Amino acid sequence: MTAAGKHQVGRTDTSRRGNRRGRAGIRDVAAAAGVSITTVSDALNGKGRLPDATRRHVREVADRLGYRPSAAARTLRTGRSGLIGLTVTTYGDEPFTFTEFAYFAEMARAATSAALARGYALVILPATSRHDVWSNVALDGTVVIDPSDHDPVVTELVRQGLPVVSDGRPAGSLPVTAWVDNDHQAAVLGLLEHLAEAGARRIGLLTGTTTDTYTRLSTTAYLNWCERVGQDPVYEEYPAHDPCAGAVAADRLLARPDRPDAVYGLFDPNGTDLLAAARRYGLRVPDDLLLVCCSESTVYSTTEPPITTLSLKPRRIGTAVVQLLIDAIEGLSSDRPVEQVIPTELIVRASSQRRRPPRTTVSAPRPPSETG
Amino acid sequence: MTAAGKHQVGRTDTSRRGNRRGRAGIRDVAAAAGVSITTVSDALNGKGRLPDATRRHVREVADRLGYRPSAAARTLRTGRSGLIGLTVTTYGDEPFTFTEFAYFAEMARAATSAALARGYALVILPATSRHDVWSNVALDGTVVIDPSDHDPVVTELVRQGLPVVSDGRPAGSLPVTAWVDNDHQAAVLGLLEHLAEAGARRIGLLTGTTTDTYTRLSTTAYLNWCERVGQDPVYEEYPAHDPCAGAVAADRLLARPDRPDAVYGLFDPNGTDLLAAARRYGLRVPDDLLLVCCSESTVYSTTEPPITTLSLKPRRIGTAVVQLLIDAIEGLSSDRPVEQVIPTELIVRASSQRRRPPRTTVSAPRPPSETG
DNA sequence: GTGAAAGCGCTAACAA
DNA sequence: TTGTTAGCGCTTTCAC
Repeated sequence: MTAAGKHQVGRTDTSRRGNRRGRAGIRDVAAAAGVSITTVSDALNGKGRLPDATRRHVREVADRLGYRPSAAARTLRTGRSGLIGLTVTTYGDEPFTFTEFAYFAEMARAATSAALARGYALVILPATSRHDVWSNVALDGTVVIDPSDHDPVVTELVRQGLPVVSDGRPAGSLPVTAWVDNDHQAAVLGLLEHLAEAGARRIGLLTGTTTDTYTRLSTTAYLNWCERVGQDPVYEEYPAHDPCAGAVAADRLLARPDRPDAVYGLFDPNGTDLLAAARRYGLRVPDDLLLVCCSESTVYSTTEPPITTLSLKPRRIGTAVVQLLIDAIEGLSSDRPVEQVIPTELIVRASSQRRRPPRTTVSAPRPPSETG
Repeated sequence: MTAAGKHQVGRTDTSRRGNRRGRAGIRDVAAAAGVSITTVSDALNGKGRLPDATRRHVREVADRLGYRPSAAARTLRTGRSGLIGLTVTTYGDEPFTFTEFAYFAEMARAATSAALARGYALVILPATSRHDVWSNVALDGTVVIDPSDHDPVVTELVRQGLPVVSDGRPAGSLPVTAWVDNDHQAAVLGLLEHLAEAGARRIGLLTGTTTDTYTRLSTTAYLNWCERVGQDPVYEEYPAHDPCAGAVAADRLLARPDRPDAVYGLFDPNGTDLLAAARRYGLRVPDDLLLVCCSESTVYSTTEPPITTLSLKPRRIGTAVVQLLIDAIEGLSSDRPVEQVIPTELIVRASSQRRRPPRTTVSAPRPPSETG
């Protein structure tokens, strides 16, 4: 009997032929290396107290046989899949806008990379997925982007005991494990002040009809600011997921009798939309109209004129979200706070710097009654 | 003995308490429903020949217990995970440009949606992932975007017997299961002819230094066309993953002594880059310079002027790729051909329509010697 | 029509 | 230091 034969246990030799689509299993490696399957497992996972020689030998044999451990078996046994869900809200019929805006793209990219660095992979799961898809994949945890109020998916995940970390503070009392967000109020305030300092007297807002936290907080911040400085709010709403509606709303905003002399657009495409609308009305940017929009897109550095943008720093958010989630999964009672606020960045370009200084030296804008 | 007790088999009652993090398992459902686990499995999966009453009853109990089958166990047993890898090439240190361009975003979105409709989910896997991540996830197959020559990941996947479908025809002799691509040569030809008809006399190209098939085929098509019509090639190359390099290359192209009067940019941001460069040199578009770029971005409909774009139809590609892959996974000898070519679309806007007709009535451009 | 039993391939407790 | 064994939770023959 050969050394290998000695370890053929549990079933007959012949029963092991040709399973796993012809791929080698841990038993094959054990047999070929003349050790037990435990030793193989330990050698390959760096566990146990094996002499280096054994470890090396087993690894060599495994390599030679092209052995790849079965992820399914390991998951079943350990209860860990190394898989993280990435949930994105869906809009209308379209699957989801995951990548409609540069924000999501950047965020997802950073998240993927951060997950990978810790040995995890991301599974893309639209929030409105067929339920069977959700339960058909073994997730260790989930990242949720902009969870809506009482999101059923999040609720279900939490009920299952899975950690959930959200990008964007959860609406209502959604019980997430942790969240990462910007301080949208502060961001809007800072930006409005910047516009006011550049000479804006009546700042308009292009906002969404959706009820997500970002839209809501930003709009509220704008309204509060208006109230504080005594400006009548001038804003137009549109369904943010519809790009055409954005162009139309931009037009409407500039067509109003109480036309603003500065506009902040909450969504990525608003910059080009507003620029196009301004051209139609013969408004020069920044001379007649100051422009800022919230975007991660690089196009705004080469538009004519370049447009000032507010960056929400999606890379940092994506990274933070994943770190928090993996910490929770691995039970590291993280040093990181479970609520993390990432600072925003206002990238000032020509569109918000009035060439001629404002007529008054006061930095806060006057109420419209004074200007109009 | 209760009906439920009758079916408590295989181990003692107490040993079943509190496993699976407190979640109900198939045995718990069986016990609660007073049937065997086989019946539960059959009832929930719509198999076997159970009376509707039993099926309904089991489903009710399962619902009440909040039972979710373990994906890991099912995968281990059936050999199917319902997971599809989505591989993207990496550039430099950055994890990957997956979403850097609207193309990938749209393609991934369509792919996700198509996969979902057939009960599969997508796992994002950068091609340069740590090897252990690759083998740690049970994939049924993989979509590869723009596989490079002799891609080691693809080779390994194929060796494992997993179906691989690529977006972009594989370079070299990479043995993919199927591929989907555009006819890049035809697309470039059509576009050059469009420019020529619009009065272009010397068409320049902004291209990449990378060796991927898209860049190579497009550039070759351009060079061939130049040779055919007798125009000296005028092109600048740059590393496509570096957005700054693109702006510089655009500038270089327009700064040349043999400045082209029309330019095609192979990459998404080239349109705005070229537009900005044209402004710097005081060139009016389209009067002094005709512009086309390959892009899926909507910004080009609102630039000044709007820019003509070539769309590669990423949605259709993403959908096709996933359909082919799932057909292969499920062993449906698909009616679909294993090599699918998706037509491109030239979206003609102001930037490529010269307002004044060209001085000659000939549609093909003359060699530079005649014009210069 | 329904149930018992045999694993899927692996890891981890425990033996030796 | 290494091997034996017992499952992880499910699907799937096959027997009744």
